[in-house]
Amino acid sequence: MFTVLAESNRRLLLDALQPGPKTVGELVDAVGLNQPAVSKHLRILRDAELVVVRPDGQLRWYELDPRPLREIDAWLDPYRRLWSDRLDRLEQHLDESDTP
Amino acid sequence: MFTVLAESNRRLLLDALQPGPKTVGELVDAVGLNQPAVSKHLRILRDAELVVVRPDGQLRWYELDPRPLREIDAWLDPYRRLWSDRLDRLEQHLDESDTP
DNA sequence: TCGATACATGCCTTGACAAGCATATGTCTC
DNA sequence: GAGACATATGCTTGTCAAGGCATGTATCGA
Repeated sequence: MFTVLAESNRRLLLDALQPGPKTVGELVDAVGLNQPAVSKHLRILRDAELVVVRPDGQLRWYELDPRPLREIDAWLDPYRRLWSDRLDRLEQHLDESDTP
Repeated sequence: MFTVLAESNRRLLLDALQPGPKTVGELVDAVGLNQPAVSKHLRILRDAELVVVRPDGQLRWYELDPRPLREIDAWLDPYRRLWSDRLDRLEQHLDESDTP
């Protein structure tokens, strides 16, 4: 999942799909890539189940599915606890180390 | 940031540092890598400011700093909104598409 | 001062992956 | 049915990053 999101163009695609479904052509315009590149990234996003395709004649409507991102959210959870519970103490400690 | 976290061994290192600071030797034991590999990953984590080093004689204590992870949290935010606000509608829609 | 320990770094090889181009597949219009 | 359009895929190439090994650097103990 992190590997999928590590690619900036794929994050751009997800951002572009945030308002609602788009066709491949619209996505090509949205990000600055050529059509094969977009199709390949969409393939990877589809394998990760982050997008869903709905064929409509010769068009393919790609729709965002944010559910797999909950995996990231879950991974983040213990760290979120750290930066909220212990943030004050840690920040103080680290800033002390930065400027002794 | 995503690129840094895309490496599973680096995530292992962060997990190992969650309870508290550790030396490089302890981290080598924690993840299954050899010492140079661990040092290289720690270098990358340090450049990303996810860990901080405190020298102590010939030892180096590595401490987790979760603050840069808030960047991930912020990126996730609009998607979190999607999977909470529109999840019911979307789930229904997608599941309909899966099994027509 | 010398060996041992803890850690970092340089070099090299290998594998993964993105981009570009050409091309295949399917669908529309006429 | 032929050509135009929308999208997917195969192939090749270049790049970058991880792992392994050797080695460098600093600190400890005797």
